Amino acid sequence: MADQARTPRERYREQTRAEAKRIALEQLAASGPAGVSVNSIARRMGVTGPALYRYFAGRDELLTELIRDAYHDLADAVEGAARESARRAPATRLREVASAFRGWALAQPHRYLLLFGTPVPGYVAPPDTVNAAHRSMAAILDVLAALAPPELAARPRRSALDRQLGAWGERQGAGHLPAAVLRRGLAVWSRLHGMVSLEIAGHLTPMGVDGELLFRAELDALLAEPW
Amino acid sequence: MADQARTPRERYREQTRAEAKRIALEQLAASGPAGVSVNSIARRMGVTGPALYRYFAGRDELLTELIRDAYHDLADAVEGAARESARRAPATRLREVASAFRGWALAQPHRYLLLFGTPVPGYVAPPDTVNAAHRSMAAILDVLAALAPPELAARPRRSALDRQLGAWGERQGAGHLPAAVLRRGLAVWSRLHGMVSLEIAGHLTPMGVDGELLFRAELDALLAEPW
DNA sequence: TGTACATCAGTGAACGCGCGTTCACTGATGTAC
DNA sequence: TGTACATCAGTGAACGCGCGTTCACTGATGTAC
Repeated sequence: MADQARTPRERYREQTRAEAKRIALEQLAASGPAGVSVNSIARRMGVTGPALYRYFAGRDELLTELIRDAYHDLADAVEGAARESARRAPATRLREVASAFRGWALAQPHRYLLLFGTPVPGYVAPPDTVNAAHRSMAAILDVLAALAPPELAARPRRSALDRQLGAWGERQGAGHLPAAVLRRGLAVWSRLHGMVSLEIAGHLTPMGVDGELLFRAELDALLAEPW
Repeated sequence: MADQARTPRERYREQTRAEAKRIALEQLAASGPAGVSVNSIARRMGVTGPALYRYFAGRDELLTELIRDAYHDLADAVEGAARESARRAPATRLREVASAFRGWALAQPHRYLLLFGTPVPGYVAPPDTVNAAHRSMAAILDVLAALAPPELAARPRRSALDRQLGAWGERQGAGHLPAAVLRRGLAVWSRLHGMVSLEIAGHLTPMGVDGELLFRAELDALLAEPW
C-alpha cells in the first residue's frame, strides 16, 4: 500500500480516483451495475459531472477498474487462505481456500455479481482482466496439486476436456499439472460458483436451506471423489 | 394453447399482452433486464407509451410476467424430458433431464439470467413465482428418486441440512422422499447452475473449455457418487 | 332492428427525473529560468 | 527570490437522449332494451 505517486499532483490524482471508485462501489451495492453513474458519483464528491472525465476516460473505464480490482481482491483472499494454511493437510487447505472464496463473495455480493453475474450489456472486458480472473483458479490448482496422489502425473491426457484444459494450463504456465488436477480445479470452481451464486441471489432462502451447510456437504462429496 | 378468451375484446387484450411480452423478450435479449422499457415496447408496437398501461399495471408487472413465464417454460422443458424418458434407465433419465435444463438455458441465456443472474435492483418477486421456480426441482427429484437404491428410505434424517430439506420437501408435498434424494437434488441443481451460468456468462471461453464436455464430466462424477 | 348508453383503447401533453459526453473557459497550482 | 509560462482541475452550459407514470380527453366498440 505504499504511496508510489511522487508529486503532490499525482498523489492527489490517485486519491481522487480512489474516492470515485469507493463511491462507485457503494452505488454498485445499492443499485447494481446500472446504478453506477458518473454524474451521481461526481455529485457525491461535491463536484460537477464533467470533472470526473479528468480521471476516467468514461463510464466504461470506471467499470473496468471496478472489475479488475474485484478479480484481484478475490484472488488475494483465495491466495491468502492458501498461504496461511500452507502447513496444514491438503484436504484442510482446500476447505480453507474454498471457504475464502465463498466468504469473499458473501461479504460483498455486489462485487461478486459484477464479476460472475449477468454480463453488463454493451460492456466488453479488456483482455487483461482475464488474467486477473485466473489468479484465483491458479491458487485452487496449487492446493489440488498437493492433494492429488503423486502417480497421477504419469497418466496421459485422454479426453477432449483434458486436452482443452491442458492447452489452457500451458498458456498459464501450469503445464506441469496432471490432467486430473486441472479437471478437478474446473469442477471446484464451477461447483463453488453454483453454490455461491444461488446463495447470493437468494434462491436458497425460499427453500429454507443454509448455504453454509450446502457448502460443507458439497466439499465433503468432492473430497470423497476418487482421482 | 387453446384460446380461452370468450369475447373478441378479451381475445384482443390477450393478443396485445402477448405481443408486448414478445417484444419485451427481444429487448431483454438485446440489452438485458434494464433494457426492458415500457415506452420502447409501445413504440415498437406502433402505439404510445401510456397505452400499455391498459394492459400492465406498470413495468414491474411486466417483469413479473416474464419471470413467471420463464420459470414455467424451463420447468416445461425439464418435465418434458423426464416424461419422454420415462421408460429408460434412471441414470439416462437424469442425463436427459439435466441436459434439458442446460439446453433451455443455452437456447435463451437472457431468460435464464433473468431468473438466476444478478437480481434486478428494486424488483421484488411476488411469492407465487417461487412455486414456479420449484417445478423444475420437483422433476429432478422425481428422477433421482427412481435412481436411488430403495433401502435409502429407511435411513433417518440426521444432519441439519437433511432437516432443512425435509421441511421444504414436506411443504412441497414431497415428504415421502428420502433425505439423500433431496440432498442430491440440491447438489444437481447447484452444480448445473454453476456450469450453465459460467458458460452463459462466457467464463469458459477464455479457458478454451467446451461447456458440453464439462457438463458430461460433471454428470459422470455425480452418477459415480455413492448414496 | 334501431337507439341510448356504457365500456374500453389509445392519444397527447405534461411532470420530474436521470443519463453520458463535449466544449470553451476560469482560476489555481506547479515549473523553469 | 521573483517572474513568466505551462499544466492541470473544475465549471457551467449545452446536446441529445431516455425513462415511468398520471391525467383529461376523443373516438371506437360492444351491450341492453
